[in-house]
Amino acid sequence: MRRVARDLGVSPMALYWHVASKEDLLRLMVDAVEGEIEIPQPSGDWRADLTATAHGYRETLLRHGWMTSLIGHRRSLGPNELPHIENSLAALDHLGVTIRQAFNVLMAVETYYLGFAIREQQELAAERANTRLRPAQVRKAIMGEAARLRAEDLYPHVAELFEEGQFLTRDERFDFGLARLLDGIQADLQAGVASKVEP
Amino acid sequence: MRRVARDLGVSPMALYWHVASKEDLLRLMVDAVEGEIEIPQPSGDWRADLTATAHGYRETLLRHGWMTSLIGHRRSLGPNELPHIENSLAALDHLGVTIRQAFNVLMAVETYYLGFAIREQQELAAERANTRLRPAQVRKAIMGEAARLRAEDLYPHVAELFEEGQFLTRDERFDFGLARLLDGIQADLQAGVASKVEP
DNA sequence: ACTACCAGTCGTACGCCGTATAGGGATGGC
DNA sequence: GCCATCCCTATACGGCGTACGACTGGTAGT
Repeated sequence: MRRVARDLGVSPMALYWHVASKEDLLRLMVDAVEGEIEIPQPSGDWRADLTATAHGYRETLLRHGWMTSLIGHRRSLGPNELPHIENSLAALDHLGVTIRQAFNVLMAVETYYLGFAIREQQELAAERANTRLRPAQVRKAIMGEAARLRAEDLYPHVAELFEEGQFLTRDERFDFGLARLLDGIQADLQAGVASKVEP
Repeated sequence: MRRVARDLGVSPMALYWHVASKEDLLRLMVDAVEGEIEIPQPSGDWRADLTATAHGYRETLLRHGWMTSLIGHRRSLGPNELPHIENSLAALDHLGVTIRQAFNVLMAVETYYLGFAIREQQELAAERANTRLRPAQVRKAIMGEAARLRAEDLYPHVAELFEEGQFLTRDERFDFGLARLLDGIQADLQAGVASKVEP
Protein backbone atom coordinates (compact mmCIF):
# COMPACT_ATOMS: atom_id res chain seq x y z
CA MET A 1 0.00 0.00 0.00
CA ARG A 2 2.60 2.52 1.09
CA ARG A 3 4.73 1.67 -1.91
CA VAL A 4 1.86 1.93 -4.36
CA ALA A 5 1.01 5.31 -2.87
CA ARG A 6 4.60 6.46 -3.18
CA ASP A 7 4.78 5.33 -6.80
CA LEU A 8 1.61 7.31 -7.43
CA GLY A 9 3.05 10.34 -5.67
CA VAL A 10 0.26 10.35 -3.16
CA SER A 11 -0.23 9.72 0.52
CA PRO A 12 -0.94 6.13 1.56
CA MET A 13 -4.39 6.97 2.86
CA ALA A 14 -5.45 8.44 -0.46
CA LEU A 15 -5.70 4.91 -1.79
CA TYR A 16 -8.47 4.11 0.62
CA TRP A 17 -10.79 6.42 -1.18
CA HIS A 18 -10.61 4.20 -4.23
CA VAL A 19 -10.13 0.83 -2.61
CA ALA A 20 -11.52 -0.71 0.55
CA SER A 21 -8.39 -2.54 1.64
CA LYS A 22 -5.23 -4.14 0.42
CA GLU A 23 -7.12 -7.37 -0.02
CA ASP A 24 -9.61 -5.54 -2.20
CA LEU A 25 -6.84 -4.07 -4.31
CA LEU A 26 -5.28 -7.47 -4.83
CA ARG A 27 -8.59 -8.90 -5.94
CA LEU A 28 -8.95 -6.09 -8.43
CA MET A 29 -5.45 -6.75 -9.70
CA VAL A 30 -6.22 -10.42 -10.22
CA ASP A 31 -9.39 -9.56 -12.03
CA ALA A 32 -7.60 -7.00 -14.19
CA VAL A 33 -5.05 -9.56 -15.27
CA GLU A 34 -7.82 -12.01 -15.98
CA GLY A 35 -9.23 -9.38 -18.30
CA GLU A 36 -5.92 -9.15 -20.12
CA ILE A 37 -6.00 -12.73 -21.27
CA GLU A 38 -6.58 -12.99 -24.97
CA ILE A 39 -9.60 -15.08 -25.76
CA PRO A 40 -9.97 -16.15 -29.37
CA GLN A 41 -13.35 -16.22 -31.04
CA PRO A 42 -14.60 -19.76 -31.66
CA SER A 43 -13.30 -20.87 -35.02
CA GLY A 44 -15.04 -24.21 -35.42
CA ASP A 45 -11.88 -26.10 -34.45
CA TRP A 46 -12.32 -26.68 -30.75
CA ARG A 47 -8.84 -28.08 -30.24
CA ALA A 48 -7.26 -25.05 -31.82
CA ASP A 49 -9.50 -22.76 -29.78
CA LEU A 50 -8.77 -24.38 -26.45
CA THR A 51 -5.09 -24.53 -27.28
CA ALA A 52 -5.04 -20.84 -28.13
CA THR A 53 -6.84 -20.01 -24.90
CA ALA A 54 -4.36 -22.10 -22.98
CA HIS A 55 -1.46 -20.29 -24.60
CA GLY A 56 -3.03 -16.94 -23.88
CA TYR A 57 -3.54 -17.84 -20.26
CA ARG A 58 -0.02 -19.10 -19.81
CA GLU A 59 1.48 -16.10 -21.53
CA THR A 60 -0.44 -13.67 -19.39
CA LEU A 61 0.46 -15.36 -16.14
CA LEU A 62 4.04 -15.45 -17.32
CA ARG A 63 3.95 -11.71 -17.92
CA HIS A 64 2.67 -11.11 -14.40
CA GLY A 65 4.69 -13.48 -12.28
CA TRP A 66 3.12 -12.24 -9.04
CA MET A 67 -0.23 -13.62 -10.17
CA THR A 68 0.62 -17.18 -9.31
CA SER A 69 1.24 -16.25 -5.72
CA LEU A 70 -2.14 -14.56 -5.42
CA ILE A 71 -4.23 -16.95 -7.45
CA GLY A 72 -3.88 -19.54 -4.73
CA HIS A 73 -6.48 -18.00 -2.43
CA ARG A 74 -8.01 -15.19 -4.44
CA ARG A 75 -10.50 -16.26 -7.04
CA SER A 76 -11.80 -13.42 -9.09
CA LEU A 77 -15.01 -14.73 -10.65
CA GLY A 78 -15.33 -11.08 -11.57
CA PRO A 79 -16.85 -9.99 -14.85
CA ASN A 80 -13.58 -10.57 -16.65
CA GLU A 81 -13.80 -14.29 -16.24
CA LEU A 82 -17.15 -14.79 -17.89
CA PRO A 83 -16.09 -14.15 -21.50
CA HIS A 84 -13.27 -16.58 -20.97
CA ILE A 85 -15.67 -19.31 -19.91
CA GLU A 86 -18.21 -18.35 -22.54
CA ASN A 87 -15.82 -18.68 -25.43
CA SER A 88 -14.41 -21.96 -24.23
CA LEU A 89 -17.91 -23.35 -23.92
CA ALA A 90 -18.82 -21.93 -27.31
CA ALA A 91 -15.78 -23.61 -28.82
CA LEU A 92 -17.19 -26.94 -27.70
CA ASP A 93 -20.63 -26.24 -29.09
CA HIS A 94 -21.74 -27.97 -32.30
CA LEU A 95 -20.07 -31.15 -31.16
CA GLY A 96 -23.08 -33.02 -29.93
CA VAL A 97 -21.95 -32.32 -26.41
CA THR A 98 -24.07 -31.29 -23.46
CA ILE A 99 -23.25 -28.18 -21.52
CA ARG A 100 -22.21 -30.36 -18.61
CA GLN A 101 -19.75 -32.28 -20.73
CA ALA A 102 -18.39 -29.04 -22.11
CA PHE A 103 -17.98 -27.76 -18.58
CA ASN A 104 -16.08 -30.85 -17.51
CA VAL A 105 -13.78 -30.51 -20.46
CA LEU A 106 -13.23 -26.85 -19.78
CA MET A 107 -12.42 -27.54 -16.14
CA ALA A 108 -9.92 -30.21 -17.02
CA VAL A 109 -8.13 -27.97 -19.50
CA GLU A 110 -8.15 -24.99 -17.14
CA THR A 111 -6.75 -27.17 -14.43
CA TYR A 112 -3.91 -28.12 -16.68
CA TYR A 113 -2.85 -24.68 -17.71
CA LEU A 114 -3.29 -23.24 -14.27
CA GLY A 115 -1.05 -25.96 -12.91
CA PHE A 116 1.50 -25.39 -15.61
CA ALA A 117 1.63 -21.66 -15.00
CA ILE A 118 2.40 -22.30 -11.35
CA ARG A 119 5.03 -24.94 -11.97
CA GLU A 120 6.57 -22.65 -14.49
CA GLN A 121 6.74 -19.84 -12.00
CA GLN A 122 8.40 -22.16 -9.49
CA GLU A 123 10.99 -23.13 -12.06
CA LEU A 124 11.66 -19.55 -13.05
CA ALA A 125 12.10 -18.61 -9.39
CA ALA A 126 14.55 -21.46 -8.93
CA GLU A 127 16.48 -20.43 -12.03
CA ARG A 128 16.58 -16.85 -10.88
CA ALA A 129 18.07 -18.03 -7.60
CA ASN A 130 20.84 -19.76 -9.54
CA THR A 131 21.46 -16.80 -11.73
CA ARG A 132 25.10 -16.51 -10.78
CA LEU A 133 25.88 -20.06 -11.87
CA ARG A 134 26.77 -20.60 -15.49
CA PRO A 135 24.83 -23.37 -17.27
CA ALA A 136 27.87 -25.61 -17.39
CA GLN A 137 28.20 -25.32 -13.64
CA VAL A 138 24.57 -26.19 -13.13
CA ARG A 139 25.00 -29.21 -15.33
CA LYS A 140 28.04 -30.24 -13.32
CA ALA A 141 26.18 -29.89 -10.03
CA ILE A 142 23.38 -32.07 -11.34
CA MET A 143 25.83 -34.72 -12.54
CA GLY A 144 27.49 -34.65 -9.14
CA GLU A 145 24.13 -35.18 -7.49
CA ALA A 146 23.48 -38.09 -9.83
CA ALA A 147 26.82 -39.61 -8.92
CA ARG A 148 26.02 -39.27 -5.24
CA LEU A 149 22.71 -41.04 -5.73
CA ARG A 150 24.46 -43.81 -7.66
CA ALA A 151 27.04 -44.19 -4.94
CA GLU A 152 24.43 -44.42 -2.23
CA ASP A 153 22.28 -46.71 -4.32
CA LEU A 154 19.35 -44.36 -4.02
CA TYR A 155 16.66 -43.45 -6.51
CA PRO A 156 18.14 -45.03 -9.64
CA HIS A 157 15.53 -43.52 -11.93
CA VAL A 158 16.13 -40.04 -10.62
CA ALA A 159 19.85 -40.59 -11.12
CA GLU A 160 19.24 -41.66 -14.68
CA LEU A 161 17.07 -38.61 -15.19
CA PHE A 162 19.81 -36.34 -13.88
CA GLU A 163 22.36 -37.94 -16.18
CA GLU A 164 20.14 -37.43 -19.18
CA GLY A 165 21.02 -34.03 -20.52
CA GLN A 166 18.36 -33.40 -23.14
CA PHE A 167 14.95 -32.24 -22.11
CA LEU A 168 12.00 -30.66 -23.76
CA THR A 169 11.87 -26.91 -23.49
CA ARG A 170 9.12 -25.52 -21.31
CA ASP A 171 7.14 -24.56 -24.38
CA GLU A 172 7.35 -28.10 -25.68
CA ARG A 173 6.42 -29.54 -22.33
CA PHE A 174 3.40 -27.30 -22.14
CA ASP A 175 2.24 -28.41 -25.57
CA PHE A 176 2.98 -32.05 -24.91
CA GLY A 177 0.81 -32.32 -21.82
CA LEU A 178 -1.92 -30.19 -23.29
CA ALA A 179 -1.99 -32.26 -26.48
CA ARG A 180 -2.20 -35.50 -24.50
CA LEU A 181 -5.06 -34.12 -22.43
CA LEU A 182 -6.90 -32.97 -25.55
CA ASP A 183 -6.25 -36.36 -27.17
CA GLY A 184 -7.91 -38.07 -24.25
CA ILE A 185 -10.82 -35.65 -24.30
CA GLN A 186 -11.26 -36.05 -28.04
CA ALA A 187 -11.36 -39.82 -27.75
CA ASP A 188 -13.91 -39.52 -24.97
CA LEU A 189 -16.11 -37.15 -26.93
CA GLN A 190 -15.98 -39.32 -30.01
CA ALA A 191 -16.85 -42.40 -28.03
CA GLY A 192 -19.76 -40.51 -26.53
CA VAL A 193 -21.06 -39.33 -29.89
CA ALA A 194 -20.59 -42.78 -31.39
CA SER A 195 -22.55 -44.40 -28.61
CA LYS A 196 -25.30 -41.87 -29.19
CA VAL A 197 -25.45 -42.49 -32.93
CA GLU A 198 -25.22 -46.24 -32.85
CA PRO A 199 -28.00 -47.90 -30.88
CA MET B 1 6.53 -15.93 13.80
CA ARG B 2 5.19 -14.30 16.92
CA ARG B 3 2.16 -16.54 16.80
CA VAL B 4 4.18 -19.70 16.31
CA ALA B 5 6.36 -18.67 19.24
CA ARG B 6 3.33 -18.02 21.40
CA ASP B 7 1.80 -21.39 20.50
CA LEU B 8 5.08 -22.97 21.49
CA GLY B 9 5.14 -21.04 24.77
CA VAL B 10 8.41 -19.43 23.89
CA SER B 11 9.74 -16.01 23.02
CA PRO B 12 9.61 -15.04 19.34
CA MET B 13 13.36 -14.79 19.04
CA ALA B 14 13.80 -18.36 20.27
CA LEU B 15 12.65 -19.53 16.85
CA TYR B 16 15.67 -17.95 15.25
CA TRP B 17 17.91 -20.45 16.87
CA HIS B 18 16.26 -23.22 14.87
CA VAL B 19 15.34 -21.34 11.73
CA ALA B 20 17.08 -18.62 9.76
CA SER B 21 14.01 -16.62 8.87
CA LYS B 22 10.30 -16.81 8.29
CA GLU B 23 10.98 -17.62 4.66
CA ASP B 24 13.16 -20.51 5.77
CA LEU B 25 10.45 -21.82 8.06
CA LEU B 26 7.89 -21.71 5.27
CA ARG B 27 10.21 -23.65 3.00
CA LEU B 28 10.63 -26.27 5.68
CA MET B 29 6.87 -26.46 6.09
CA VAL B 30 6.37 -26.99 2.38
CA ASP B 31 9.01 -29.68 2.37
CA ALA B 32 7.48 -31.37 5.40
CA VAL B 33 4.11 -31.55 3.72
CA GLU B 34 5.74 -32.90 0.60
CA GLY B 35 7.08 -35.66 2.80
CA GLU B 36 3.61 -36.46 4.03
CA ILE B 37 2.33 -37.41 0.62
CA GLU B 38 1.73 -41.09 0.33
CA ILE B 39 3.64 -42.60 -2.53
CA PRO B 40 2.65 -46.11 -3.55
CA GLN B 41 5.23 -48.66 -4.55
CA PRO B 42 5.18 -49.43 -8.28
CA SER B 43 2.70 -52.24 -8.85
CA GLY B 44 3.21 -52.90 -12.52
CA ASP B 45 0.08 -50.98 -13.45
CA TRP B 46 1.39 -47.53 -14.24
CA ARG B 47 -2.05 -45.97 -14.61
CA ALA B 48 -3.08 -47.20 -11.20
CA ASP B 49 0.20 -46.01 -9.72
CA LEU B 50 0.03 -42.53 -11.16
CA THR B 51 -3.61 -42.28 -10.22
CA ALA B 52 -2.85 -43.28 -6.64
CA THR B 53 -0.04 -40.74 -6.47
CA ALA B 54 -2.35 -38.08 -7.81
CA HIS B 55 -4.95 -38.91 -5.20
CA GLY B 56 -2.35 -38.84 -2.45
CA TYR B 57 -1.10 -35.47 -3.58
CA ARG B 58 -4.56 -33.98 -3.81
CA GLU B 59 -5.56 -35.35 -0.44
CA THR B 60 -2.47 -33.98 1.26
CA LEU B 61 -2.85 -30.53 -0.21
CA LEU B 62 -6.48 -30.61 0.78
CA ARG B 63 -5.49 -31.42 4.34
CA HIS B 64 -3.14 -28.44 4.43
CA GLY B 65 -5.06 -25.71 2.68
CA TRP B 66 -2.34 -23.14 3.32
CA MET B 67 0.01 -25.08 1.06
CA THR B 68 -1.54 -23.84 -2.14
CA SER B 69 -0.81 -20.26 -1.19
CA LEU B 70 2.85 -21.04 -0.57
CA ILE B 71 3.51 -23.46 -3.37
CA GLY B 72 3.23 -20.60 -5.85
CA HIS B 73 6.72 -19.26 -5.18
CA ARG B 74 8.31 -21.75 -2.86
CA ARG B 75 9.53 -24.90 -4.48
CA SER B 76 10.94 -27.38 -2.08
CA LEU B 77 13.03 -29.73 -4.22
CA GLY B 78 14.12 -30.90 -0.81
CA PRO B 79 14.89 -34.51 -0.10
CA ASN B 80 11.21 -35.28 0.34
CA GLU B 81 10.47 -34.77 -3.30
CA LEU B 82 12.91 -37.28 -4.68
CA PRO B 83 11.07 -40.47 -3.64
CA HIS B 84 7.95 -39.02 -5.17
CA ILE B 85 9.68 -38.55 -8.52
CA GLU B 86 11.51 -41.85 -8.23
CA ASN B 87 8.39 -43.90 -7.77
CA SER B 88 6.51 -42.17 -10.53
CA LEU B 89 9.39 -42.79 -12.90
CA ALA B 90 9.66 -46.37 -11.71
CA ALA B 91 5.95 -46.86 -12.39
CA LEU B 92 6.63 -46.00 -16.01
CA ASP B 93 9.57 -48.34 -16.30
CA HIS B 94 9.15 -51.64 -18.17
CA LEU B 95 7.05 -49.90 -20.78
CA GLY B 96 9.64 -49.48 -23.48
CA VAL B 97 9.83 -45.81 -22.59
CA THR B 98 12.92 -43.67 -22.30
CA ILE B 99 13.60 -41.76 -19.14
CA ARG B 100 12.88 -38.54 -21.00
CA GLN B 101 9.47 -39.76 -22.06
CA ALA B 102 8.75 -40.87 -18.54
CA PHE B 103 9.76 -37.45 -17.29
CA ASN B 104 7.46 -35.71 -19.73
CA VAL B 105 4.59 -37.90 -18.65
CA LEU B 106 5.33 -37.29 -15.00
CA MET B 107 5.45 -33.56 -15.54
CA ALA B 108 2.14 -33.53 -17.36
CA VAL B 109 0.44 -35.49 -14.62
CA GLU B 110 1.97 -33.42 -11.85
CA THR B 111 0.87 -30.29 -13.63
CA TYR B 112 -2.65 -31.58 -13.65
CA TYR B 113 -2.93 -32.45 -10.01
CA LEU B 114 -1.14 -29.36 -8.86
CA GLY B 115 -3.56 -27.26 -10.87
CA PHE B 116 -6.50 -29.16 -9.50
CA ALA B 117 -5.40 -28.74 -5.94
CA ILE B 118 -5.21 -24.99 -6.42
CA ARG B 119 -8.55 -24.68 -8.18
CA GLU B 120 -10.04 -26.79 -5.46
CA GLN B 121 -8.67 -24.50 -2.79
CA GLN B 122 -10.12 -21.51 -4.59
CA GLU B 123 -13.51 -23.18 -4.70
CA LEU B 124 -13.38 -24.13 -1.05
CA ALA B 125 -12.46 -20.57 -0.13
CA ALA B 126 -15.38 -19.26 -2.14
CA GLU B 127 -17.73 -21.74 -0.51
CA ARG B 128 -16.46 -20.81 2.90
CA ALA B 129 -17.22 -17.18 2.12
CA ASN B 130 -20.80 -18.16 1.33
CA THR B 131 -21.14 -20.24 4.41
CA ARG B 132 -24.13 -18.33 5.73
CA LEU B 133 -26.16 -18.95 2.58
CA ARG B 134 -28.16 -22.13 2.42
CA PRO B 135 -27.67 -24.25 -0.71
CA ALA B 136 -31.15 -23.38 -1.98
CA GLN B 137 -30.30 -19.70 -1.72
CA VAL B 138 -27.07 -20.20 -3.62
CA ARG B 139 -28.98 -22.02 -6.31
CA LYS B 140 -31.48 -19.18 -6.48
CA ALA B 141 -28.75 -16.58 -6.79
CA ILE B 142 -27.19 -18.48 -9.64
CA MET B 143 -30.50 -18.79 -11.43
CA GLY B 144 -31.02 -15.08 -10.99
CA GLU B 145 -27.64 -14.41 -12.51
CA ALA B 146 -28.54 -16.67 -15.42
CA ALA B 147 -31.78 -14.76 -15.94
CA ARG B 148 -29.87 -11.50 -15.95
CA LEU B 149 -27.49 -12.79 -18.59
CA ARG B 150 -30.43 -13.99 -20.65
CA ALA B 151 -32.14 -10.62 -20.35
CA GLU B 152 -29.01 -8.78 -21.43
CA ASP B 153 -28.30 -11.27 -24.18
CA LEU B 154 -24.88 -11.94 -22.79
CA TYR B 155 -22.88 -15.14 -22.61
CA PRO B 156 -25.57 -17.62 -23.59
CA HIS B 157 -23.42 -20.65 -22.86
CA VAL B 158 -22.61 -19.41 -19.39
CA ALA B 159 -26.30 -18.80 -18.81
CA GLU B 160 -27.08 -22.32 -19.91
CA LEU B 161 -24.38 -23.59 -17.63
CA PHE B 162 -25.84 -21.68 -14.69
CA GLU B 163 -29.29 -23.05 -15.39
CA GLU B 164 -28.00 -26.60 -15.47
CA GLY B 165 -28.21 -27.83 -11.92
CA GLN B 166 -26.37 -31.12 -12.01
CA PHE B 167 -22.62 -31.17 -11.94
CA LEU B 168 -19.94 -33.68 -11.23
CA THR B 169 -18.67 -33.67 -7.69
CA ARG B 170 -15.15 -32.44 -7.23
CA ASP B 171 -13.96 -35.99 -6.81
CA GLU B 172 -15.53 -36.98 -10.08
CA ARG B 173 -14.12 -33.97 -11.85
CA PHE B 174 -10.67 -34.78 -10.57
CA ASP B 175 -10.92 -38.31 -11.86
CA PHE B 176 -12.46 -37.29 -15.15
CA GLY B 177 -9.66 -34.93 -16.13
CA LEU B 178 -6.97 -37.24 -14.82
CA ALA B 179 -8.42 -40.19 -16.73
CA ARG B 180 -8.58 -38.16 -19.94
CA LEU B 181 -4.97 -37.09 -19.52
CA LEU B 182 -3.86 -40.66 -18.86
CA ASP B 183 -5.89 -41.85 -21.86
CA GLY B 184 -4.02 -39.42 -24.07
CA ILE B 185 -0.69 -40.43 -22.59
CA GLN B 186 -1.48 -44.11 -22.99
CA ALA B 187 -2.39 -43.66 -26.64
CA ASP B 188 0.83 -41.73 -27.17
CA LEU B 189 2.96 -44.38 -25.48
CA GLN B 190 1.33 -47.17 -27.42
CA ALA B 191 1.81 -45.33 -30.68
CA GLY B 192 5.45 -44.84 -29.76
CA VAL B 193 5.98 -48.48 -28.93
CA ALA B 194 4.13 -49.60 -32.05
CA SER B 195 6.26 -47.37 -34.24
CA LYS B 196 9.33 -48.84 -32.63
CA VAL B 197 8.23 -52.44 -33.19
CA GLU B 198 6.96 -52.07 -36.70
CA PRO B 199 9.59 -50.89 -39.16
C1' DA C 1 -22.96 35.83 -2.43
C1' DC C 2 -23.65 32.20 0.74
C1' DT C 3 -24.26 27.77 1.83
C1' DA C 4 -24.19 22.79 1.42
C1' DC C 5 -22.22 19.17 -0.35
C1' DC C 6 -19.15 16.12 -2.41
C1' DA C 7 -14.80 13.92 -4.18
C1' DG C 8 -10.37 13.36 -3.10
C1' DT C 9 -6.43 14.00 -0.26
C1' DC C 10 -3.46 14.34 3.90
C1' DG C 11 -1.27 13.80 8.81
C1' DT C 12 -1.23 11.42 12.79
C1' DA C 13 -1.40 7.46 15.47
C1' DC C 14 -2.20 2.51 16.78
C1' DG C 15 -1.10 -2.09 16.86
C1' DC C 16 0.72 -5.42 14.40
C1' DC C 17 4.87 -7.72 12.07
C1' DG C 18 9.85 -9.77 11.19
C1' DT C 19 14.20 -9.61 13.04
C1' DA C 20 19.11 -7.30 14.55
C1' DT C 21 21.56 -7.03 18.62
C1' DA C 22 23.00 -8.13 23.01
C1' DG C 23 22.78 -10.64 26.90
C1' DG C 24 21.53 -14.32 30.03
C1' DG C 25 21.38 -19.17 32.19
C1' DA C 26 22.03 -24.21 32.01
C1' DT C 27 25.00 -28.21 30.90
C1' DG C 28 29.08 -30.90 30.24
C1' DG C 29 34.23 -31.48 29.43
C1' DC C 30 38.68 -30.19 30.89
C1' DG D 1 36.97 -23.25 38.28
C1' DC D 2 36.66 -22.24 33.53
C1' DC D 3 35.22 -22.33 29.11
C1' DA D 4 32.36 -23.67 25.16
C1' DT D 5 28.03 -24.92 23.50
C1' DC D 6 23.24 -24.83 23.26
C1' DC D 7 19.05 -22.63 23.75
C1' DC D 8 16.39 -18.96 25.22
C1' DT D 9 14.98 -13.92 26.60
C1' DA D 10 14.46 -8.68 26.47
C1' DT D 11 14.59 -4.74 24.09
C1' DA D 12 14.30 -2.03 20.17
C1' DC D 13 13.97 -0.66 15.15
C1' DG D 14 11.79 0.05 11.00
C1' DG D 15 8.15 -1.27 8.31
C1' DC D 16 3.37 -2.48 7.50
C1' DG D 17 -2.04 -1.86 6.94
C1' DT D 18 -5.43 1.16 8.24
C1' DA D 19 -8.86 3.86 11.73
C1' DC D 20 -9.84 8.53 12.54
C1' DG D 21 -10.38 13.16 11.70
C1' DA D 22 -9.34 17.25 9.33
C1' DC D 23 -8.47 19.75 5.10
C1' DT D 24 -9.20 21.48 0.16
C1' DG D 25 -11.13 22.56 -4.16
C1' DG D 26 -15.02 22.49 -7.04
C1' DT D 27 -19.88 22.30 -8.15
C1' DA D 28 -24.90 23.18 -7.40
C1' DG D 29 -28.76 25.37 -5.19
C1' DT D 30 -30.74 29.27 -3.40
